[in-house]
Amino acid sequence: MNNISGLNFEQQKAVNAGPGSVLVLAGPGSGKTRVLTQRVTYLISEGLSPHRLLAVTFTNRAAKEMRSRIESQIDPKFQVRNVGTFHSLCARLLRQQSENDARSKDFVIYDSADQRALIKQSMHYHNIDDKRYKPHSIHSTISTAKNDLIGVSEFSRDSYYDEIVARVYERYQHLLQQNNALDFDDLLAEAVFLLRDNSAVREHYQNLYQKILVDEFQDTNLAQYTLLRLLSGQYRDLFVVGDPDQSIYRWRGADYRNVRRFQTDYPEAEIIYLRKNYRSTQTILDVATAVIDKNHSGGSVRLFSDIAGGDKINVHEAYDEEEEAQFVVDTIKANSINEKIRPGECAVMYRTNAQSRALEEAFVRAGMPYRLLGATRFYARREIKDLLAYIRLIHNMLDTVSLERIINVPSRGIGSQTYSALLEYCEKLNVNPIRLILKLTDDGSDAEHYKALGARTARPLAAFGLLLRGWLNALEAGELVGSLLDLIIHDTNYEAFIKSGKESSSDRWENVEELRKVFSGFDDRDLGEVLEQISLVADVDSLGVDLDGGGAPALMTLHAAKGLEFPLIFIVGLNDGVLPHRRSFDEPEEMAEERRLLYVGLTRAKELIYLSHTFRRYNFGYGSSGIPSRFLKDLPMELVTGDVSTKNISDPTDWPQTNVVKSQSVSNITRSSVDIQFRSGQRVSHHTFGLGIVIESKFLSGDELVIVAFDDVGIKRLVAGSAQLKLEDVE
DNA sequence: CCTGAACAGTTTTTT
DNA sequence: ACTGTTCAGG
Repeated sequence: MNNISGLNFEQQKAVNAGPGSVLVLAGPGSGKTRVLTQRVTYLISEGLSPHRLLAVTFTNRAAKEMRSRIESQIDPKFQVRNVGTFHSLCARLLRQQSENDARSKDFVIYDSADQRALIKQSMHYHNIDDKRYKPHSIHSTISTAKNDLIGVSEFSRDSYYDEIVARVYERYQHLLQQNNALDFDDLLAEAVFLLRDNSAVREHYQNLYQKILVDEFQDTNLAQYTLLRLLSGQYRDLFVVGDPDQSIYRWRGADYRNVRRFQTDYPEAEIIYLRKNYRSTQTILDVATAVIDKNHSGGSVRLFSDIAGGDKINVHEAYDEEEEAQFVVDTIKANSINEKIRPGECAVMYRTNAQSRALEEAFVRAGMPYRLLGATRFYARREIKDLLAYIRLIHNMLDTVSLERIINVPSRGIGSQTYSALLEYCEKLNVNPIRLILKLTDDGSDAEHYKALGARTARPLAAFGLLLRGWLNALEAGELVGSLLDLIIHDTNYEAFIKSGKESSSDRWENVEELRKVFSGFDDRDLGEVLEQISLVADVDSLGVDLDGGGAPALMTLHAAKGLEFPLIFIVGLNDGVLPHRRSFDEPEEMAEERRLLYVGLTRAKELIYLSHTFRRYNFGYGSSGIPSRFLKDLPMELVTGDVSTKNISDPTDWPQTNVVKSQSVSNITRSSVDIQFRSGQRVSHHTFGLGIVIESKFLSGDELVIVAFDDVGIKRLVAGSAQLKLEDVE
């Protein structure tokens, strides 16, 4: 009884495929989400019990979308629980199997800030100087190892650096366990180790999951791939959907070669190509294809579109990021005025989160609402992390990372001296610090611990313990999570603490209010569930965002854009060093990934694409030159319009002179009606800035805007009419 | 122990 | 530019 009409032949084949493993190579916009959800409903309609299938995605957004689409199509008596991200499914597995693990089922999941704190602790323990060895790079080495399923004991100690990392790794794992915590990578790795080493557990899940479906398969890392292999060991019924050209998570261990590995490991697998694109115009596809073809990866999924023709891709050169953002705002306005495309149908994409700032400012200035996806994560904000640390502490009393975070926030007389005295004392007695604090409170000032520590140290600790005891009692009494949070806020005077802080205290208090709202929505859930939800979703913005609603343009990174589509998109900051990012310059494989990132961005568009680069870029508050992205030269010229001088982009060495002259000549053609007083290359003088040379001159809202490189003061932009620029005779 | 000021390193992308 | 860290003075 499956509504299969509306699917093309290949899509239907995929939906009905099997039994047995299937590899679906699906280009962007080819309807893979539809295929996945239809397949799930098809399988259920064929009699498969929903709890015997597992559908895995990478992002919560994808999981949520798939779940709601499935639920709208099947009998509501079926509950689809087994749709989730790798991380959330692994967390659930580990909790279910906690008796087989060193951690209890209340384990907490450490986010990157917690992880960093723990890495630092581990380094400190081994007296490793955190100036010589960056905690970040040690951590990423460890993270890579975990993604490759290399445990502490197998970690190579071949080089001196590896030896350092190995020590930190060992201590780090030890501390995680002591804190009853796991990091993101552990969720995957520990699940794999458990399945690998415990045959009873393995067989249980192998028999349970009859059908496994995987989205974005090209983004799996070794741990995830191995997990899938283990889980599918019994039925060998894996349905994976992927596109190697959209692999953009290499830095996190993703290996698109898993697609090939899959073909080797499952030689019987049926391979289905989804080539027809339902999203973009042929022009957009041609441009995107031209870009990705330069990777010479072979095996690309060639796409064709139903929608012939389409507008050309627009390329815009802006002076700086501010003007670029203004261009975005203006273009959105222009498109909405003649009712072509509503603002809510537009998206702005960029390489790094930092680039959102200029855009946000422009939107605010224009009084235009916008939706920001991701960026500074709500749960990463200081005040939110603080309050969550209180909650986590109550939930898991072994969590010393959280303890350390809030034991003196707001300050209550427990400085570093007091705290390290406590730790030292606990280390000696081999007792958990939080328990000791509670004991100090309960036993009163005559007890031995109190005396041993001294009143100066013990008094504030005991006072803190009293608070803690109160919250624990409240929890025990069955207080709901929302009121528990309120109690903590009340007991710690958190509001006064926030509001006495000088920087943006009202914003920060608003965040707290927001958290209270989130928590009161969780009132039917227990503390553990709430905490897990928060650490794995960790993005309240995209939680509540209805992607095509709201009427406001969406701002996001290119990574966050994957899986979405918009009638009109901007990709800003197409400058060398930004996209492609400079960190990818010396590693061809990383450069290829930058290109895929652009490909992912381009293929989000249904109708219109605006690409922009800037003439100047600001790095750390210092101006620097903006070199147009090398990828711009790969756009087929006949499909592009605007400020593009494709000839000169390719080679950074012939910048700036040649390129600037060239783009000025383009400006002259497009703005032939206006009288430009200055031309690039001319020598000019200014009464304060002195002598300089004109780089560019153009009309902007009625004024002639001249960009001049002065000999002494560098580059300035001036309005010709009021700046009293004088033309020098020397040419 | 706390506060404020100076300072240094930092920016790729996310679960 | 921004944030977290360190250090001197209260």
